[in-house]
Parts: sequence; structure tokens; C-alpha cells
Amino acid sequence: MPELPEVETVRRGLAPVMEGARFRKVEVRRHDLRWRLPKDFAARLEGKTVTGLGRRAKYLLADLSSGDVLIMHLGMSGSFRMAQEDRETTPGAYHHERSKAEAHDHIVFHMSSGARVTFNDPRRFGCMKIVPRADLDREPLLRSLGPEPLGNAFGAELLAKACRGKKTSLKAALGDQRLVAGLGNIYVCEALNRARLSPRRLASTIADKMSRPNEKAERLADAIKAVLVEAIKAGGSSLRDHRRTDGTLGDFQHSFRVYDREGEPCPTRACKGRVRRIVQAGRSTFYCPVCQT
DNA sequence: CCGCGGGCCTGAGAGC
DNA sequence: TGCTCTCAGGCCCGCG
Repeated sequence: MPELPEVETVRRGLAPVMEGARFRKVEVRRHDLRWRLPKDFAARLEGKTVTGLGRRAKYLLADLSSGDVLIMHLGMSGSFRMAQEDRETTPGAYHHERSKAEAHDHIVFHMSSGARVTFNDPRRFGCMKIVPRADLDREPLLRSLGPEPLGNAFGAELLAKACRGKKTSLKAALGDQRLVAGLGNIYVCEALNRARLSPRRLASTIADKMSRPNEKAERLADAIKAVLVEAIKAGGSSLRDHRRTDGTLGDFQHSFRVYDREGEPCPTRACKGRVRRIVQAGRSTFYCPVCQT
């Protein structure tokens, strides 16, 4: 499910109950997520305080007082849900805790703030990993990620540089986390429609012969930033799995211009086209063949 | 190095 | 109602 706006929505939901709070008890109900959790997973968290909750691309990063960082990824179907812990509930009261657990609740953080934070992930493509902060820049999960599209450094210049010489399609290039980090199928489609660029266009064509950004690269960089900012403001997109941490749905799916709108009129002003669906690299692409060129 | 296709999982929805 | 098939927002890996 979750692309950058959904992960950022989750981060903003969790930060108030996790930052400054201590892991009082960590329940691992299933350890076979994308990879097996290490045996000492709970032990490395329990008793430690979360000093900050950040995000890199689609990863959540919890800084711990131990000097470790807890890396969390939601995969396709992961979500976090917050609840206020019953005061009477002791950490060892498994019967009580289990009785409340829903299907696919794999990991439960009992925080000293009184919050219970539950990670639910039906497809188990999500993952968690603990690494020393000193090793973070060598971390394989993060090492090859491209620039943050909402970071100050990101713009047409970086985008053009990343696409330089790329024989692949713009669609594939934007979804490649090594070029820009955080976009997935939805926001790639949405950004390309806003920028009026065809997803089939060669990535290299947004730069001139000197690898300088052209006007297309400017439009695309602006569109990427705009769609992400708007989506975060809306709490992300809820198609099936994404929820805010309080359980409410995001709203941005109502603002999709092309995603999952095959056959509908293109919303671009004065464009008479209809949204078309094609398959690129095995995934659906939605775009307007009339205004996206 | 690069790009592509397959695979990992489960659930929802369509079609019969 | 129930079965089977397809597809889904991510990412890693092996292949050519």
C-alpha cells in the first residue's frame, strides 16, 4: 500500500505517543515477516526510549536511547494502529492482550506513554530490523536510496541528473527508488499526469544533451512535490489497507486524477482525453494519451 | 553496471 | 452460495 505520503502520515500519527516514550514490553506474535526477526528483537527494544521517529523514503526510523535504530517498512499491506492501554493491564497479561488481537496483528509495542502500538500486515511483505545508528549509512536497505523528493536538494536538476542516459521509461525511472525515493505506482501515475508527460517517454528525454534539466524536468519535479504535499495533507490514500494510526481513512484517493480511473475523462483543463490503462514492467499504468506526451 | 520477470503472501472482487 | 482466477500500493533476487 504505502508510498511516501502514507508512511509520513503514519509517522506523524505515531510520533506523539512514541517519541520520548519507552518500550515497556514488546510482543512478537509472528516473527516471519519479510525476513525472520532476530531472536533478541524484543530484548533489544524493551527498556529503551524512542528519542525520535523519522522517515527515509518509505521506511520509518525510530532512534533509540541504546544507540540502535529500529527500521520499519510497511510492505504492501502493513499498518500501525494506536490504542490507549488499559491501566489495569499488566505487560504479562497475555490472555487479556491476545483476546483483543485481530488477525495479522504481528507485533505489539506497549509504550510507557500508555499507548499500545500494533503492527498489522496481512501479506507480511513488511519488515523490521534493528541496526546500530553508526552503521546506518552502510545499511543495505537504505544505502542505495535516491534523494528525498520533499528535501531541499531535490528539484529538476537532480531529477535530470538521475535520468541522464536512462533508456528506460519515465514510469519505471520514477518508481526506481535509486533515482528518487518514496514514489510508488500511484504517485508516479499522478505526478506524470500533472506534468503532462507520457509514462512511456524515455527517461533520458527530460534532460538536454548536457544533462541539464529541460522544461519537462521542471514540470515533473514540481508535479512530484505538489502531489506528495497534497497527499500528506490529506492523510494519504486509502485503497484497501492504508489507515491513519487512529484507524480513520486517508482522503487522497478522492483526488486521484488518473489512478484506477480507466475510461474516465482526463481532468486536465480543456483536455478531451480519457484515462487509459496500460501495463508497464508488469504493473498498471494509468495516463491520458491525449495531454500526456 | 543495467533492466526485466518471477516470487514472496493474503484477501478482495469478478466471473462462472 | 461457492469455487477459481486475477489482481493489488513493494521489494529482493537471479537472469541475460
